Amino acid sequence: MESREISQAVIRRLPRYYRYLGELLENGVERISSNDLSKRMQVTASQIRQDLNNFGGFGQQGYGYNVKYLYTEIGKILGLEEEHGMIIIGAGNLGHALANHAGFEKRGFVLKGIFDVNPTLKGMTIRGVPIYMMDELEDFMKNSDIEIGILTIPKAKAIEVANQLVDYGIKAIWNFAHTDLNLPDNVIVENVHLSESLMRLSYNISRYNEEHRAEK
Amino acid sequence: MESREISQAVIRRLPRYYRYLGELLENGVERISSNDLSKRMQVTASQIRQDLNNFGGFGQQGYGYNVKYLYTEIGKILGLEEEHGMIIIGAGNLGHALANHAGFEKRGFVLKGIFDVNPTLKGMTIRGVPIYMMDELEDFMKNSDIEIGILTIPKAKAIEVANQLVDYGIKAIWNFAHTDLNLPDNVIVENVHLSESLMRLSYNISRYNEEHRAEK
DNA sequence: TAGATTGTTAATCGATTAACAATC
DNA sequence: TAGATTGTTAATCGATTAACAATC
Repeated sequence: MESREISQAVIRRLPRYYRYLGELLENGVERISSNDLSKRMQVTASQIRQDLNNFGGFGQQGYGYNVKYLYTEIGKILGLEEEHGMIIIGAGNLGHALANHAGFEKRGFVLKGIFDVNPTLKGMTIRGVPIYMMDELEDFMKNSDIEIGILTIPKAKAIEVANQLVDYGIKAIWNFAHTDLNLPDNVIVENVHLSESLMRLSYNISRYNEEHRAEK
Repeated sequence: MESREISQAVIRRLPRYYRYLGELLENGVERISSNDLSKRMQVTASQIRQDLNNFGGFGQQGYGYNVKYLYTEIGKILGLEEEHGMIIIGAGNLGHALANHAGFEKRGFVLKGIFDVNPTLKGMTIRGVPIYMMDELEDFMKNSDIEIGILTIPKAKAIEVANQLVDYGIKAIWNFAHTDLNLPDNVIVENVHLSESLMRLSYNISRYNEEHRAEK
């Protein structure tokens, strides 16, 4: 087993490489050097080469990287070649927004169901995906191939439902609730804490204001 | 001027401290040591003390940290004592979801307007906040005190509107569009790239699957 | 072949952890 | 006062950048 641990810092940058390469591809760019890419992305060329070489030598000396090839390879690394079944728990505003986001589908993320407690939603669909009641969750999980559970419910419920999902064999949770989930190691958790993002924003505003006050 | 630069790593953790302290406060906990907090948050006590000491000595030897005091101080650092006027550009699903999120208000983030190009939305409101047409944006910006522009529109439009907002004097942009914004240094940008978050999730699923395959 | 650019090693920089004296 | 726990310095670890030989 040669699997060396890839650092989180690298993984965080990977989707961004993927995005830039996708744009280059759309623009018909065939090849790119780490140097050119570094200028567009505002990272060092050295970092790009180091990052990519974690996964293998995708480039060619004297030539650079073939955009299409690199794009495809990073896609594979990110697991975008396989299909990932998903369910959304919580058909509120955010649940709706995510359910309506068609873009996920073309990357292999297929929404198979939406769950809520509100009985008036029963039988409705969003973009063709049915809304089920929470008491149908267990059966649904048994009979469908679901890897990812998306939690768009309040934190107290989120912790409870996360544990349920783990019991039903979920592989990963995309957590939008304002809480950390302490789940077994074999369950992957990716948090999107919007309020924390907004606080970082306001931190930076405050800092900027302070600096400017100081300048006077 | 003694302003030393605080690292992004520290800033990224700050809102999480704030969240945990808020919960402790709700639970009536009066004081906490870096050691106790470290166990709850799964970070080292050393890191907590280092992080906090970037901003001043909030603790007391032999006692620990007063929860309420520390909570308040971190709130100040994060700029949650001041009011921040916000507008949302894009009254789609995500725009709706954010507009309906009442929680931001109590942290000082006040939504003052929502903008869209769809004329059928004109005059409607979300949670009491009016929806305006894009051609009203300039006037609105002149007459209201808006710090934060929230972009929930497709990437091509996002770049264009971001530049407009900069012209109108916006201070910060909370960017949900799948693109980077290259704006002047004095404009703060905080990105929420949901698709990148989802890709990190699927990367981790793939890695986990590989490891397990290897185990056999 | 000569020029370009990678892959990779070494050097630097920064962030995290450990340790402990200061002090409540 | 004795015990607890901070604030802070020093040691370690990891990530980024620089440099350059390998090679297309």
